[in-house]
Amino acid sequence: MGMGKPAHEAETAKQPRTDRGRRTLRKLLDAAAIEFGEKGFHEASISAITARAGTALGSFYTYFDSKDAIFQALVRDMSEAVKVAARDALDEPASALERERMALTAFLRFAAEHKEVYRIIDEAEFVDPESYRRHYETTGARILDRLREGGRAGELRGDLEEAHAWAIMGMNVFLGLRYAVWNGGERSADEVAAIAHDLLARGIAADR
Amino acid sequence: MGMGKPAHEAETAKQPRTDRGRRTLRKLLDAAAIEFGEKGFHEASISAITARAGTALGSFYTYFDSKDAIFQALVRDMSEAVKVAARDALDEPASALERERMALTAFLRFAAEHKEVYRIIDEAEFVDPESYRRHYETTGARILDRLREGGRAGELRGDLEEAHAWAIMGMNVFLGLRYAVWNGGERSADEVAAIAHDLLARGIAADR
Amino acid sequence: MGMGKPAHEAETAKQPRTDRGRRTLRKLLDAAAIEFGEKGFHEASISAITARAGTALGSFYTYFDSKDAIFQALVRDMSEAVKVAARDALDEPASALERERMALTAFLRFAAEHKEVYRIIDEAEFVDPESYRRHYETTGARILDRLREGGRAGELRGDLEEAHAWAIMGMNVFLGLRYAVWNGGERSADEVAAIAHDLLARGIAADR
Amino acid sequence: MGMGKPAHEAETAKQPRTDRGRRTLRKLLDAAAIEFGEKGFHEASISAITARAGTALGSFYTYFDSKDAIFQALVRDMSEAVKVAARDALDEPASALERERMALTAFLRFAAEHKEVYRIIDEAEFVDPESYRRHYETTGARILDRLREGGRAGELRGDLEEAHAWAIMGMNVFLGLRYAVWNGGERSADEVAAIAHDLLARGIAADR
DNA sequence: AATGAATGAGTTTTCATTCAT
DNA sequence: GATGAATGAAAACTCATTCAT
Repeated sequence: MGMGKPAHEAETAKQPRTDRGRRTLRKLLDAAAIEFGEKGFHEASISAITARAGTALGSFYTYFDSKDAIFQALVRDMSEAVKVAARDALDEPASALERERMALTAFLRFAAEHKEVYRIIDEAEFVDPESYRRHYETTGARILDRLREGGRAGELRGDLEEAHAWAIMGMNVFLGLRYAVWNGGERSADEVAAIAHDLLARGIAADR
Repeated sequence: MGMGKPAHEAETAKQPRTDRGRRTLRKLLDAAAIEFGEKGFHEASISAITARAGTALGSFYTYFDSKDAIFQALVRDMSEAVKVAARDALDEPASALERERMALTAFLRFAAEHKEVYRIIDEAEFVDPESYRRHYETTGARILDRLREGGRAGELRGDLEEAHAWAIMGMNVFLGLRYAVWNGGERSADEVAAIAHDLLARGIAADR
Repeated sequence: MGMGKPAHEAETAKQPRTDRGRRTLRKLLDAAAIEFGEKGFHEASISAITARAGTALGSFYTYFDSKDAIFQALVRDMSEAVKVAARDALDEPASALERERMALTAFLRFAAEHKEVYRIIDEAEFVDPESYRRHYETTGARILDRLREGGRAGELRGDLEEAHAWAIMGMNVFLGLRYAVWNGGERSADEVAAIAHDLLARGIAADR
Repeated sequence: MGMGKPAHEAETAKQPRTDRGRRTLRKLLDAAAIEFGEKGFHEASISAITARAGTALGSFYTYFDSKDAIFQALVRDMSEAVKVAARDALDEPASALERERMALTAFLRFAAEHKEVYRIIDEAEFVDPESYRRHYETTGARILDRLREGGRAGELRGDLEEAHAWAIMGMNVFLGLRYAVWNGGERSADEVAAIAHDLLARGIAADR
């Protein structure tokens, strides 16, 4: 992938002890990301992954115990990468609503750039439910943190809770699916994020 | 499933001519819903479905051309059932925001009641993308219709567009995942729907 | 094998419900006996077995869960066949020592005729230890029964116990290995059995 | 193993030139004895052997050409060790029947102490038939020598032949299997050897 | 229509052996 | 000599689909 630091790889991939090994491991991970992204978990095959990586079939098992294991490693890698992308977008100080807008923009850009990530994380619901759940729970928790921070700062309502975070996360994810993954250019990340920002800012009721 | 009338079955299931045949077909569909819901598409097997249905393995192919075919039939069946559940909840006249609240409540109840539906529709993203896409596009379109109706009535803002509909749909789906599918009792459908309603009504910004 | 009735097949092979199925099952068992006998368990392959049986590879799994399962079925089949061969030789009444001689003769003939049986049962020590153990424990118990019977009849010593039975069984097995399996014609079953009979009758000490 | 001097190792193991090499070789042999003894030839793996020995996988091939080669080396090593154990027990002069008793006692003690030896030699029937055959032919020949010696001394019958030696060997082996390998403490080596001695001395017929 | 046996392509996985460092 | 990564042939096993009865 090369989209951030290898996250929890240690938990699922056998750590190589030489440089050559490290290179092979990375080639496998990159190849798997493409393969799983294109074909989905079940249609993807180990032999196609190794072919793409330019290694022998058996080398796969030097680093992973099974097809599931590499998928899991990948999901965690990507889950981390998504987080990092969002975090990086939040460097500079901004108001609470601005922060949500920036996070969504970053997410939409990331999703458009790495459509396979979307697909892989989504498929984890069926292949590695634990990682899937963890991904969304972590993400939801991070949004909630920001909302509360905004509440403390007096910028957001004081009664925001987990359900608000999940509502926002769902919004973001579906906007990503619709405008970043399915229809790349139709609407820019900025436009979509502006609409969501506006919705969060004042709701959808007609102004009295 | 028994959750409404078989939707587009005609397109994918062979129509039985006898009553006995109709019964067998229904047994297969019901068994498949449980099997796919529990194990997911790839782990589910035709032989497990027929075993559950109490028919011979070969009988499956009297009614369906393939494993994909029955899955597709099921997804359409369920997509329709979800729509019907939402529509039924909208019988009585109500304000636009009330209608969204009622639709979400109905959806949350339905999802809690039929958790397997959730899973099956979600997995369609990988097994039968066309059905998946159609399901969400149709649902999104229906929400948008309601929003515009509300706009015309002066209850909602006049500038609402597709992205708003998708944002609301994403909210709903994730709240369903979190509070209906994962955690049944923790929070009632009414409570969750109230929170979402409130968010839509006035946004999350602090009151000035 | 066709060397007696299928013994405990029920425990390891799936029972066919049609005649055609029964024929296929038998073909597989016969083919496996030859294959395992010739190549040993680990060198034998399922595909070689089905090729020999003239069935498709997949048909194997209609009747057996695994390579181990068919091996186990075979061992039990053969264990039973050996017993039957010995029992059949003991139809007519005879003195205790005569009975042992007759049992050994029958065993040697059987072993010469079915060398693969020897090999398969022996290999069970490593592939299916439980069956192996059961085979020899059952056989030893049967010998002990005969010895005690002889003791009660006053033909044999009254203090014979399990160890005597195992000593005799060991004698028989090794004589079978040496003269029936390794060297067919060198010495006839009758000659070998006569020597063993003589040893049992008076020991090997010089006559005083 | 450390049960005597490496026997025919020269034929199958590459001779190390340094002291460090000799130590590595021994570690491999010892590890292999445990591994083969516990798991059997086919379930044992080179990598498990080297892991046990604490060496790198590749080092294995510095000393052995193949998995078969180390197994063969081991079988010969052990075959020799069994012989030595028996021979050591026969130091002091004794009557012919006493000598057999002592040899059996020694064998039973050895087998109880080194259960893996039993298993490894037995499995040689399938992995390295030549060694297996040689082991039993040599052992049988040695017993026959002793019997003839006893015959010449007038202590045993004068007509003893190879079949008697094999009968005795079979007795011993099965008593070892039953009382030394399977059931350690149930019956002492002395007791079992006494029973066998008695059988050889006067047979099992009732005293006239 | 129903039944259940037969088929075989396709995939994962293992591991002895080789090789580069 | 030692190390550990790389190799790829070989085999077991699965299961959707077809077919004969």
